[in-house]
Amino acid sequence: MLPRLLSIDKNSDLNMQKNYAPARIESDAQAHWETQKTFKVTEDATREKFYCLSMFPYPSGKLHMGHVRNYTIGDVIARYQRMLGKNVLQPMGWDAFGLPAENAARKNQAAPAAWTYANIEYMKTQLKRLGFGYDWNRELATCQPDYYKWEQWLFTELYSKGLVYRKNAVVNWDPVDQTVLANEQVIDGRGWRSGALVERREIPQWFVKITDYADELLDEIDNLEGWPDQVRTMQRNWIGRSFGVQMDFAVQGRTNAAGAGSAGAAGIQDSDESLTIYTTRPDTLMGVTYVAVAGEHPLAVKAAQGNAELTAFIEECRQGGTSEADLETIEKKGMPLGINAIHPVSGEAVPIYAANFVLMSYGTGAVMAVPGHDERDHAFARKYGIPIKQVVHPVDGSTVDIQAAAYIEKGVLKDSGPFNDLTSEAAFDAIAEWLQERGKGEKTKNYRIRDWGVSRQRYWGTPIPMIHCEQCGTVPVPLADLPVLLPEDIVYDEDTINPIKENPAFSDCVCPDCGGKAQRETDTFDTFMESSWYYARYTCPDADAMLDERAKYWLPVDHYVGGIEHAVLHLLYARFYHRLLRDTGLVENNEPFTRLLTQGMVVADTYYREQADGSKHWYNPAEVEVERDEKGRPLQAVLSTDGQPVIIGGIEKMSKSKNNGIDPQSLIDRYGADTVRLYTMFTSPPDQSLEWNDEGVEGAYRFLKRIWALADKMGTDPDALAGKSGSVPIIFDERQKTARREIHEALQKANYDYDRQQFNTVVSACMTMVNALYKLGDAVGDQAVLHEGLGIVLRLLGPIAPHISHHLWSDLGYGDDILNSAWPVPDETALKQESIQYVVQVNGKVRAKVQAPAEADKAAVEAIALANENVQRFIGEAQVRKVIVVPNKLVNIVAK
RNA sequence: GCCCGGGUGGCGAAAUUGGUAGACGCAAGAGACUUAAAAUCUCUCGACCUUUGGGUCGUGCCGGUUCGAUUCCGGCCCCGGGCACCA
Repeated sequence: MLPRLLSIDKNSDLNMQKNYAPARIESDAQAHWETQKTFKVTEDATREKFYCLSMFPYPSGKLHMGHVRNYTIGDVIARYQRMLGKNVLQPMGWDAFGLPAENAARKNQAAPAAWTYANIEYMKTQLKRLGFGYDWNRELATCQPDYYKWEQWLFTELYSKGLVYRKNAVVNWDPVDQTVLANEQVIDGRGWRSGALVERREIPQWFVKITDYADELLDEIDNLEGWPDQVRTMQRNWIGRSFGVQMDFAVQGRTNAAGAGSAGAAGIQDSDESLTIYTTRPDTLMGVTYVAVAGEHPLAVKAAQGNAELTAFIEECRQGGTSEADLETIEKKGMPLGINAIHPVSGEAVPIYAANFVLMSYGTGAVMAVPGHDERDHAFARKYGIPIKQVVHPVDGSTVDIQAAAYIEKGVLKDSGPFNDLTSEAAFDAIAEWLQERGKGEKTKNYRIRDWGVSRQRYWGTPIPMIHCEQCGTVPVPLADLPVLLPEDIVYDEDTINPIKENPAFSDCVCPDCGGKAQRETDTFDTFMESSWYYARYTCPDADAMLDERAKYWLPVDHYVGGIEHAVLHLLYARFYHRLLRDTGLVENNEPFTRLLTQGMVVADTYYREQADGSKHWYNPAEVEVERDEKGRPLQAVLSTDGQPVIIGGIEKMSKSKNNGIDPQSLIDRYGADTVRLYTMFTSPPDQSLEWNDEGVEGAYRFLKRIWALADKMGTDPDALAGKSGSVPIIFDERQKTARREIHEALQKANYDYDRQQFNTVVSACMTMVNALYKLGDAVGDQAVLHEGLGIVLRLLGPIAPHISHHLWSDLGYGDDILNSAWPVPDETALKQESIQYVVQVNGKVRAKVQAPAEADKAAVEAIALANENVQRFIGEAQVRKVIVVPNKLVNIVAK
């Protein structure tokens, strides 16, 4: 089976044979895959399918290291599955809508579309240069009308099913630029361009009812066995189903105005209003000493009428960002409204406060506060001198100082009127029933997850296919009129905020129902809408429907790879969307992704100098030299150009803002794609963060050169390569047997690690093999082991460093195309050992290593261990109490 | 603030998941080859002690369970990710 090998004249192209020249090998291999259409796939009912997907990139300009890592992991899995014989689909496309295109357009005065398409073109050449095995026939970009048309269609379908609605929601408002800001554009509470203090403002927005699917999305997390526990836990917490009690507090008009100022408060009268709150701790109800409402709450708004101080406070509450992190970390402030809530059980009046940490859009915009048993309420009560009551006591009867700190554990109720001496658990039900009987409240299931707000007040996105007609109200755009095209040939300059807002050419339209004048919705979709179903569209990218029958062959995705930062939002929206597709009859299963690998971030050192204005100027690691002591600890870092020190800013995710990115392209140009792929796979396991290190890349390159040299070391004797000495099978000597055992043990390890996707140790196993092969010489037996071993190494490395593996495999005559070769399995006879090493411990400490025959039983192993001189020395005068023998591993002698 | 991870030599890591801590690689040191350098090859490489046989300590910190703990349990410290309009 070695015709090609025999025909090679090793001296004919000496340079190429002697030196590893990745550029040429890689372009040859890529040309081979291209002309053979190696990665083009179609549905084939006779073969097991495998759909391997990596999260598609945002076309930001060029690939970054995170992309390289993500796509290498995906490609390794895809190629491995292919070599196992499956019909593998691995597509690629572009998450093309988004804010950066608008920013770039503003800066470069070019249309976002042109910028995006240019980036796609360049990044595609980079992906090809890395040798990823994609079926490019299925490429898609989410900004293409034939893609977003179907998303618009689905939205109108959801509207007709009542799964879509419009309501007011809070946004970040820049009062100077008169525009909505993304959270990213709010820096320290100010607009990024104007520097103005950001305000919270409510505007009408479209929502999709993900809460209708909350139970299903939560319950089926249990079935996602191929997902990391970390992600499953995060999603469970995100959905955050809780069981609690919703109850009403009657509102009593003004009584005491303590601290509420004086002016104008007299206008408020007794009312029969009430406010509704939700709590997961009804057992603490008797400890309520105040109630807090959002600044926008009708009660607060009403109380503020004519009250300048309260009006000013409510105004202050509107300032700052809308993100949860902002709201939770701001200084908690409040102001009494001068009205009281009536405790539903005790009838006691407790003050109602407006508070800056209560948001109108979350829950009911009002919370009951129990300072004794909630940390935040406790801090607030201390600040405003509100009483702190203890109503829950530890079960063990111990006492706690409730004035010093909140007691948040469950326990036994005291000072709770009719509920005294009940446990928290019993009180939950008792209080709920008490309220229910009196029509004041009921047990409720609540979710932390909120409906998905999909409106964005931006240009570069999918137009929301809705029309506002004065006669007919809101009317969805009918399928025949889809897609609602986003105009791409628009003018963009520094002052452009949004070319489709206040643009009659876009917004003026005719009502599909009455034919009268109407206005288009000018908001666009959240880009998560596009990324929530792209995996399905890849199966039938040219379908004249959202999806066709092909989706049923390929879905679900068997393996999905992407960043851990998508653990909740993207992955939850995609799970939700898949169910929407299912309930529209487009897919047949419940979950989109069977197995998930969340890859860690690529991180690197950061360096900066403080500027005069207090800001930081970040220097790229390539511009900095680090001085180290003899142990390699960094002493200081200096800028190469001026030799002056820079501050070492610690290790952070590679990013533009910290300027600590390493451009993959320069590494590919210098070392080739295989080295970059190998390095990223070897340095860290896929799910951990990867710390960048230039010398490590050099090491990966060195390893590939060693393999290249090994190929050169292999002779051409056809008998040796066939495992024969003349016509007789080779009898291996001890040294050769040892080499074979090392190789097959490493193979066993590599296969185990391929299966659990720990690719760094797959590479380690390959290195171990190569080290063993380097010890072999020219003897016939050595050559046979070398030939066998290198064949194994090439196939193990095939998915990781595909170009060199492809080249050597065919060049050395192992076969035609390595992708079509059989995956290697360990040879049992090579693994067999006559004697086994046991570690002998005395009282848990290693004291000796002994050899025992492989067939020795426990008693025999024990005897051999006890016979050891060092073991006897440590037993000394003590009595042997117990001997533990772990087969094939260890003996522990317990002596006292 | 809340939720989720992580912490092992000078560095990245490994330990088939309760059984030899540090595989594999980087950096460093020594040697071989070379006129020389680079490249390549070989060896050493956790800390401390040592009579050179070996011994003691060591996986962020404190405690516990166990014949035996990087691994399990309780408490703490530090670092990172996500927090709904970055993608």
